[in-house]
Amino acid sequence: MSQPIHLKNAGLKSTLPRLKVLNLFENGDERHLSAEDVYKKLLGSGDDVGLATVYRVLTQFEQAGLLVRHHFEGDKSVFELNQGKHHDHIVCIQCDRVEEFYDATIESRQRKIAAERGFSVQDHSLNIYANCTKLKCPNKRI
Amino acid sequence: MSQPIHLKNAGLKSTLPRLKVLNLFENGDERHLSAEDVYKKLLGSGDDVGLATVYRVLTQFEQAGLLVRHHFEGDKSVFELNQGKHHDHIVCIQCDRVEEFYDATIESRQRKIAAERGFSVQDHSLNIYANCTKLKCPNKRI
DNA sequence: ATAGGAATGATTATCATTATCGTATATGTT
DNA sequence: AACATATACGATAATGATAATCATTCCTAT
Repeated sequence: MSQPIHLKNAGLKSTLPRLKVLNLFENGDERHLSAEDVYKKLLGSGDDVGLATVYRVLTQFEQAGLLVRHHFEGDKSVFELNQGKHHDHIVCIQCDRVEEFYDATIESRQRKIAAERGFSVQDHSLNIYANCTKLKCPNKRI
Repeated sequence: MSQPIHLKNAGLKSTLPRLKVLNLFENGDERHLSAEDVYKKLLGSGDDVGLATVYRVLTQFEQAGLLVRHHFEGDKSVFELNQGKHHDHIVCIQCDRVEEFYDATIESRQRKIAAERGFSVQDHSLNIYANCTKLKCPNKRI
């Protein structure tokens, strides 16, 4: 558990919709959520927010550094709490579950490769799309 | 230079629009093209194809294994000739130029990491977003 | 050359996301 | 606590990339 996030500190007014969205990421059961995921979860728990607000808030949270945006395969963005530690992702192509990993060797080789070619790395994304072998997938979409 | 591709062998009728699109990838100056890139290049060279056809043909070529689709940052798909050799990409965030690289160490560590977690890798994408340091960027969009 | 199915292209539809705009609300100041 | 005001909200329209529709045109085997 990390410290609870205070919207004020992020330069954002503390409004109901924002608190609800933030709460989903801090206390929800899934770390990785799309805009529609967030919207549906809020509606499902009786919280009446607009879809436009969800998109707006997610983008603001991203800009404020509270959330990180990912582009996995498919057309929609997925967000997760920014916990400061960069990591990459394994995405199950059966159930869309996302697992995180970090590998120092991969990280350093990326920097080395970029440097050798005259680039300075600003950002990078590594996504592994895979099937669970041991694990039981709850099959397609949660 | 690889062997020229014959549409027939890929199970596709040999039509003018398809030949023109294929030609762009085989003989054009840029390996990585979006649907709109292709559309504009064809219009620019006096070839009158429909945008719908471009999208259709790109998807068919991808399914036939002639092209590979990539999702770099941003909302549009980018395609390149499938030359059989998997590789990852460095994308210049100033000029969108794309450079390819392959690193056996990174590849094997990915497989190892996935296996340790009970996944069998189906696919993966590694994109490094960077600035040219030595190279002169022709600045934003070609 | 012909027939018939597949391909084309103009257009419409779709899906995720963003912009608009009138109304509602949070917060610093009385 | 009530106010004033900038800001946020939410319904809806707009956008941009891509897919679907469908009448017309074009390959290819006969």
